[in-house]
Amino acid sequence: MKAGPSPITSNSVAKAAGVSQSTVSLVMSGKSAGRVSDSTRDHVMAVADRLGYRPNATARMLRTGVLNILALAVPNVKQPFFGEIFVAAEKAARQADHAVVLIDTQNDPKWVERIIDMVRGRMIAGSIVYASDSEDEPRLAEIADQVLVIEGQNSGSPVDINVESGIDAVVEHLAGLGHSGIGYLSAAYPKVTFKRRFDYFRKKLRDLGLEFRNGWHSRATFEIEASTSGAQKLVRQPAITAIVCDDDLLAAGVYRAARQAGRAIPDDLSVVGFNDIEFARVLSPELTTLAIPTERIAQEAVHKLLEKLEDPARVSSSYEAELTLKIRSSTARPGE
Amino acid sequence: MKAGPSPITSNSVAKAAGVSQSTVSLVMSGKSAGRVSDSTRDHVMAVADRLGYRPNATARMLRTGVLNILALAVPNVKQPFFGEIFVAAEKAARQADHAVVLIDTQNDPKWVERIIDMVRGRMIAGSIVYASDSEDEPRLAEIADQVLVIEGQNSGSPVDINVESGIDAVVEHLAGLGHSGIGYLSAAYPKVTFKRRFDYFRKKLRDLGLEFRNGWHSRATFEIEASTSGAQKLVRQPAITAIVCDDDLLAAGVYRAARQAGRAIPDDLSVVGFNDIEFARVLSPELTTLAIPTERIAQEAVHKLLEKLEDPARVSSSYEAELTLKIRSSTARPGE
DNA sequence: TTGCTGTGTTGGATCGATCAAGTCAATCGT
DNA sequence: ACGATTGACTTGATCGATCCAACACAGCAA
Repeated sequence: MKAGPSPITSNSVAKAAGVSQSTVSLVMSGKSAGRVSDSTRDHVMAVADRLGYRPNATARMLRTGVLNILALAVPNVKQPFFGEIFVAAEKAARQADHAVVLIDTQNDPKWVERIIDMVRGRMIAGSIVYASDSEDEPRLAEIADQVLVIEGQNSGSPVDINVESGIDAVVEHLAGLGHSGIGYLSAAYPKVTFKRRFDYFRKKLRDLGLEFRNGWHSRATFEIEASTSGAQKLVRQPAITAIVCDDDLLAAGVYRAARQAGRAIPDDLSVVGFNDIEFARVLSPELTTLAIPTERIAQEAVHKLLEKLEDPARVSSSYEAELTLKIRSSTARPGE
Repeated sequence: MKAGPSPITSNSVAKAAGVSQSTVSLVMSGKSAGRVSDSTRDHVMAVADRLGYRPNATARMLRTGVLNILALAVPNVKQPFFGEIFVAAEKAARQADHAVVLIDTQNDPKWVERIIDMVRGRMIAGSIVYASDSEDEPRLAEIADQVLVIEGQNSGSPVDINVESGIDAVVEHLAGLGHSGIGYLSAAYPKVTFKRRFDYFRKKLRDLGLEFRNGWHSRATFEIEASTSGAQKLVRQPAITAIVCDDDLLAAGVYRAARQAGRAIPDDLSVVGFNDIEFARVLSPELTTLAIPTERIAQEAVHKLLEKLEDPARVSSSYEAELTLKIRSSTARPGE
């Protein structure tokens, strides 16, 4: 029988204050307006405070059925971009009096099952999923009302990102500088997000009449070795004069590979990133990249999810994030 | 009255299976050995499975008093090092059937109060705190039995890091190369950890008879601008031929400042980092840094915390992590 | 006095699981 | 053959808060 840290219940407070347990509950839940006299309320509050009483969240949840924990699933927490997503989401959740359980889907192959279990087992109210795998979504359908997917397969999400116009800007920028051999380095995650970006990128090239050869696309995980080897394949091809990366971190791999191959950035090779994490400005030369309104996205996701949980039917207005191309020093006219 | 996603309770399973609710509980909790016949157990399991039943975690927690959620508080999730700590901790927790609520203490000024509330309110079983502030620990004392602090003030933690021998290695390495003007760039967080490292660093210099002038210490947050301006102060001083950084990311700021100041690494300036995050190898030149057994630390922390929660009295053997100096290309003999 | 309204407070059922104690048949020992 | 033991389940209390229905009681009108 381990001694709990504080065996103080509404009951003990009631006894100490000389009122009924119901009254304590009334006072603590803030529903005392017009139901409890000011004097008793103050008295109960004082006693509760003195004893250091906190209502048992577990008991409350059981009774009310209202959970105040959310999950957030991201492909890789170690990527600063997802760290930023988490920080902003946690803040928004906290302001709505919710806690956030973070799930790294790379690290946890059975993440979908875990989320389903947690929802069904009433451990969490619902979950935000950033970037889902094509295999994930059908399984998530089971708890569709408790989940909000960002950058997933289905385009009907209340929080969407206008990747297309962003990629337009990138490609037009490079084409405008005179590049015609543009390579693409994407993350190795099996997320539809990354495929969608790449597909649109190729379409855009086609629209502008630019060629895209076999071997101009390479994949890389964020483990450095793999990342640079993916980058090396691209850097070694002289026909490629610019490389677009799925993520700023991958750009770091390109910088490294370029240095080893003796190609100077931006004179011999232009590089564009994605996400505009802080790190983009510490690279040298500073990275031209596509900025994404991280904080706003996370905020909106939390709010829309909470709305959805309250009433799955209500399809509140959705939010579409716009990307902004930040032109810095890693892009220039092709040399030679 | 919002329709719950699955109103399937042990009761409904019991009805469907034609047994009592207790029997369902017995079966589901795995305590059926010798108490329930194999045939009924299989039958109940089958029915439960068919209905998609998951025991209500909230109700179970209320009854048993055993929570299976932990918190992990770190100074800054966006730093890959803490991302790695989280990933490893979450994995260890998951294997012990626990979920992890991540708390970014920079982003949440009232984090101590939140953790205390969560513990007292029985939302989480306990918490791991990585790097506490000197003001935090007295307040954490209130729930000392539910908290495990890593790199905090008090040295009695079951998980400790032998920072001293690591710093010895760094300073001896630099001194051995012939450096006598060694600057120090530390994180601006008000955590005792960082002060402790710096204090020991100075002591070590003294022991080796090396001077440490005013102005050779600078602080930086991880926001890039601030970081480089902190780094610039050091880089501009010709007397400084080597800089030791609290964290690998800060080293990136130094690289940048050095480039701007026209000092080449490692010829004009040696740089040493801390933590050996992946990123250390993508910098160019690759960063000499102090590696820390991140995964092991997180694992041990989770295990020790769970032990402690089971029996606060049992002071199980403690784990002391050793640091390893990874000598790469950012350090060399001082030039000129 | 009786009836009525409204404010302030309380009893008790309830959420869904766990667990100790109890029922009842079949089996065992001598 | 009869009480004792075992096996296989069920009954009912319990965790701590919420919340509805009930109640006490004051003030007030008739």
